[in-house]
Order: sequence, then structure tokens, then C-alpha cells
Amino acid sequence: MGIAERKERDKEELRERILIAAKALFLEKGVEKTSIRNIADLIEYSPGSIYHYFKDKNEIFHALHQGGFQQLMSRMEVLATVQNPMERLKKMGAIYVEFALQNPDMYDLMFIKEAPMAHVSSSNDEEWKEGFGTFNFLRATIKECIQVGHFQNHDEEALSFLVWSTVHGMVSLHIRRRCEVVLAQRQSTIVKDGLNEFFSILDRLSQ
Amino acid sequence: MGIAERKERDKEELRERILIAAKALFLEKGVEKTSIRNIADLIEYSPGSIYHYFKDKNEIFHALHQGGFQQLMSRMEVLATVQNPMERLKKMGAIYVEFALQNPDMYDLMFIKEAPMAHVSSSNDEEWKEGFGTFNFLRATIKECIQVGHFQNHDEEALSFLVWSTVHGMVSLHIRRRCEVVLAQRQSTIVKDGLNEFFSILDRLSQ
DNA sequence: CCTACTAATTAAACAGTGTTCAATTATATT
DNA sequence: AATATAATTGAACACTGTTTAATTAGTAGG
Repeated sequence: MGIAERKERDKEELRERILIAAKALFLEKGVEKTSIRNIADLIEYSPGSIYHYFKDKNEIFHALHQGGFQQLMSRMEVLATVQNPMERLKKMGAIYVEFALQNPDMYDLMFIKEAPMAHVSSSNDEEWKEGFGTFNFLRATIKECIQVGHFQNHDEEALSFLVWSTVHGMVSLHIRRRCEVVLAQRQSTIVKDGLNEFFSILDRLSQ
Repeated sequence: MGIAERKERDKEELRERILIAAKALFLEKGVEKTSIRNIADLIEYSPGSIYHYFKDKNEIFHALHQGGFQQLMSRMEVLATVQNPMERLKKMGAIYVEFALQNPDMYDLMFIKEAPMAHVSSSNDEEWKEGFGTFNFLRATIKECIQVGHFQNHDEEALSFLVWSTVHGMVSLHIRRRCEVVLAQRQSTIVKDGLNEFFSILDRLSQ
């Protein structure tokens, strides 16, 4: 039955082509401004055929959403080589920001966009496993920092939330274009500059 | 010429009714998912008539945006009584977070929701002066902190962005329900706890 | 009071959107 | 070769933001 297998492969291949085209258009023009017809044009199929591979436009997002967390997680893997927890914490922040700036639309999908309630409420969902894992990785690192003597008199959980919030705040203000108006002339570097200020504060707290 | 004045009042009243209807719908279903026809239906006018009061959908968003900033600005007025710049900075953060938690929908509109491109691109416009003013107030406070001896070797602009990002990060993660999955059992207090961790860090940096 | 003018309001139209579905085409099995 | 199955299509539906010509309402001048 090699034919059935080949058909299965073909189908999977077209599904993949749709995802690649969708991703390219999302990154280029934004999710909202990309139409099913745009995607169909790019892969030279009719709009209707896309609905044979995905239930609707949201399902295309979800597929990319899941991939986004896996991507972020895989970027974090290099952190295993960093012994010093404080250095690891900083590098973690840098990787997080870099990922967000390089994949703003994906980041938007993962952390900013309004998530459907059904999606949020089912914490057991596959899609959240990665997000949960990433945050716990941050908590573990901060726990280590405390064990080594930093951040005394701090609550590990609340502090982890604060650190996450800081990097998320910077990239989300940037992605949703709230800096442009207020920091017109240094728009391109403000996130990296802000991150360096953050590192500088962490350094001062370390001694 | 009392008639002309009354007509002017009538026109202003309808403009206001459009804004109230738009606000209700924007907060309920989101900007993108609210149509001009929805607004027109709510105030029982034709879709076309709305274009006599606002150039396009962006201008409606813009008017509401402005109102939100005025609200936030008026809350900041009490800060004039706080002499110590470091205390003022902390109180400013508390007011910001309080405003966001008490008016999550308005905050969403002002700082999280996708702003229409045309709205953002007019950066030189008079219309942005409220948002600009609020951020400049933060900058001025941090400038004072530096003058008094805190935050040495820090860039005033980038540090202001960092501080803004920190409080924005916390409230926006909360509003967009990204904490629920990861911090299930302490969801209700996590923003206040995080803010206290932030204050604690600021205190440690002060000495 | 009636006409003329102005401003407000409307319905219709245009070009776009996500999505559905009957009809067609291509492919594989018997 | 005929049949069954799966993939693909194009047209259609109900929306969207926006524009415009036509209509209506209301005021001002004579």
C-alpha cells in the first residue's frame, strides 16, 4: 500500500506549504491583514481548498502557536551550559527578547493576543505545556540565584513574575507600537537599551 | 444666533453618542470586531452618517484613546504633593497599576490592543500629547531621582522605558490572562505582589 | 408664507473579507 | 474500462470599511 502512504505524504506536504505561506504573510503584513485568499494565491490553490486542511483561520494560528513555544524552548537549550545562575538569568532574558524581536507576530500570538477562553481554561492542553515549562525554568533559575545569596528577602514566585513582566513589558510595548510615539528618535534600539538597563540593575543587586 | 449654537450642541451630542456606543462595543468585542454598522445600529443611524462626525474608524479609536489618557493623567495629579522623587516614582507606579486593574478594558484599549496603523503613524500630531505628557512626567521624575543621586550610570530615557515596561508587563500579562496558566493559585494577588517586589528592588537601589 | 439654500441623513454601491458547498476534476481500486 | 473516492474549484453568502449621489429636514431671506 505505498500509494496510500504517498498520498498521506502529499497531503502533509500541502498542509506544510499552507503553514509556510501563512507564516510568511503573517510576518510580512500581520495576521489580521492576511486573508485566506492571500494564502491561497501564494500557494496557487483556491481559497476553498485551504479549508480541507484547516478548520478555519484560527486553526492555522494554533498550529503556528504551538510551533512558537517549541521554537522558544529550543532556543533556551543553550542555557544548560551556563553554570552561574545570575549569568543564566541574564542570558535567558536576552534570548527571550531576541526571540520576540525576531518573531514579533509569533510573540504576539503567544503572549499578547486575546486567547480564547476555552484555550486558557484547559490548563492540561498540549499548547500550554511548553509555556508552563518555560516559566518554571525561569523560576528554577531565580531559586538558584536566591540559594547563591542574591535577591534576599524576595519571594521567589513573585520575583519570577516581575522579571518575566519586565522583559514582556518591553517587547510588548514595542510590538504594539506604544514606544514609537513617545520615543520617536531611538525607536530601533530602545528595547536593547532597556534590557541593558535591566542587566545593569541586576548587576548592582548582585553585589 | 441661538439656533446655530443649539445646532452645534446637537451635533456635539450625536458625536458623543457615537463615542459612547463605540466605546461600549470596542470594550465588549474588540476594535477589530466592531463594525461601523454595529455602531450605527446601536445609535439607530445609518452607517454613512457616522462619516460626517469622524473621518474613519481610526478617528473614533483615537478619540477614545485620548479620553483614557486624560483619565490617567488626572489620577496622577496627586503626585504633585509628593516631594521625594523616589517616593513619587513608587506612588506613580502604584497609581498606574491601580488604574489598569480598575479599568482593565480601557487600559487594554490604550496600551495593549492593536492600534490602527494610521493612528500610530501620525506621531507628530497634537493628539498624542496626553500619552506623551504622561511618559514625560515619568521621565522628569526619574531625572530628579538621578539628580538626587539614585540610578547612577543609568540612561534616563532607557531607564524610564524600563520602569514603564515593568508595570505595563505585569498588568498586561494579568489582563490578557497569561498568569492564570502558570500561577493558578495566587492569581488574585500576583500583580500587587510583583509590584511590591519592584518597590523592594527600588528601595535596595536607593541606598 | 414661500422659496432658496444649507446641512444632515440615507440607501446604494464598490472592493474587500472569512467561510460554505455543490459541482467538477483527478486519482486509485475493482 | 467502470466505479468509487478523495482533492479541488468557483460561485455564492453574509459580512467588512468607505464613498457618493440622492433625499430629507431645517433654517434664512425675501
